[in-house]
Amino acid sequence: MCDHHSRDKKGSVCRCGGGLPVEKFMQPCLLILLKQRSAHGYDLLQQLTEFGFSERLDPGSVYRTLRRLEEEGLVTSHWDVGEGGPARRLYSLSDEGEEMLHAWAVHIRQQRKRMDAFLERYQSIFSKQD
Amino acid sequence: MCDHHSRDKKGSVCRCGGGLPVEKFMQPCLLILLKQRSAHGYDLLQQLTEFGFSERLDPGSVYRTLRRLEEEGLVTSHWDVGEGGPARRLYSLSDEGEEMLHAWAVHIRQQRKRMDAFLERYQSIFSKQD
DNA sequence: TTACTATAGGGATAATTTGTCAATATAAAT
DNA sequence: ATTTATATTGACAAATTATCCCTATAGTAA
Repeated sequence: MCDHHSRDKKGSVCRCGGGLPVEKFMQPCLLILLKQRSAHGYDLLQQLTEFGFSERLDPGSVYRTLRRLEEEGLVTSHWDVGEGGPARRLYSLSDEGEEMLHAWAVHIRQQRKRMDAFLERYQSIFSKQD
Repeated sequence: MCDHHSRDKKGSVCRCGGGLPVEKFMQPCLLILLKQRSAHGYDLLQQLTEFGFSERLDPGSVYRTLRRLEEEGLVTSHWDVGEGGPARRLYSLSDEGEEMLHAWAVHIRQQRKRMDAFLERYQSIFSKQD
């Protein structure tokens, strides 16, 4: 989630990283992708790059998030043993999931407002002099 | 951090909450407040409302965050046993802290861009019909 | 037939982070 | 005397994260 800093030698994440944790933000992104069309995990994993997720995003975290969304009733899934390749789980958005998507939109607009408050103050301090 | 949903009976946080964890975002906010002027924890606790933090933000989390920032060398502190009231720890921004503030600004702009990507898609799906 | 790669999914684990609650202390106000 | 505002710290359980590793199927190249 943090590309402007390289990771240090020990492989740990940069210190300002995680302002918005990967898996948390992944949830509304998965919901909105599934609102557009049902899909399986591997497919979603790749679509997530459209929202700024790294191309080498850990697949484990995507599958884990999907399973949690299903536990919460926000998505449903069934096995799809169709043409070619290993069996895949096809996920769809539930009604409850769509409601949650709306709640997320409100939430994210709020967070953006907070970030704007920060950025405006930042610019008013640094842009002029210094 | 989540005001658009009330908490449920058990006192747990609403399910879409925490997209941006309170203490994580608190860090750059504290740094920018200290860039403007040195202050002590209780003072900062109140200034944080300007960034959208709840008026009843748990003081413990603010002090804890300040201590961590000091461990990391981003702020410095010394006891101020001045006029009236209990002794207070006066915090100041270090040079390293100011650098980190710039890194945070980059990071937050990036996150904002991601949120915009989400919100634009959200609107393109829902605003027209539905 | 063997090996490799792409596709697809799952799990285990340790470390961090969070929220919450409680405790301590000083001074001013009632 | 006691309540309120100021000010800081500690402890802890629960949730969350990142990370690494494992399994399995099918098609393709060697």
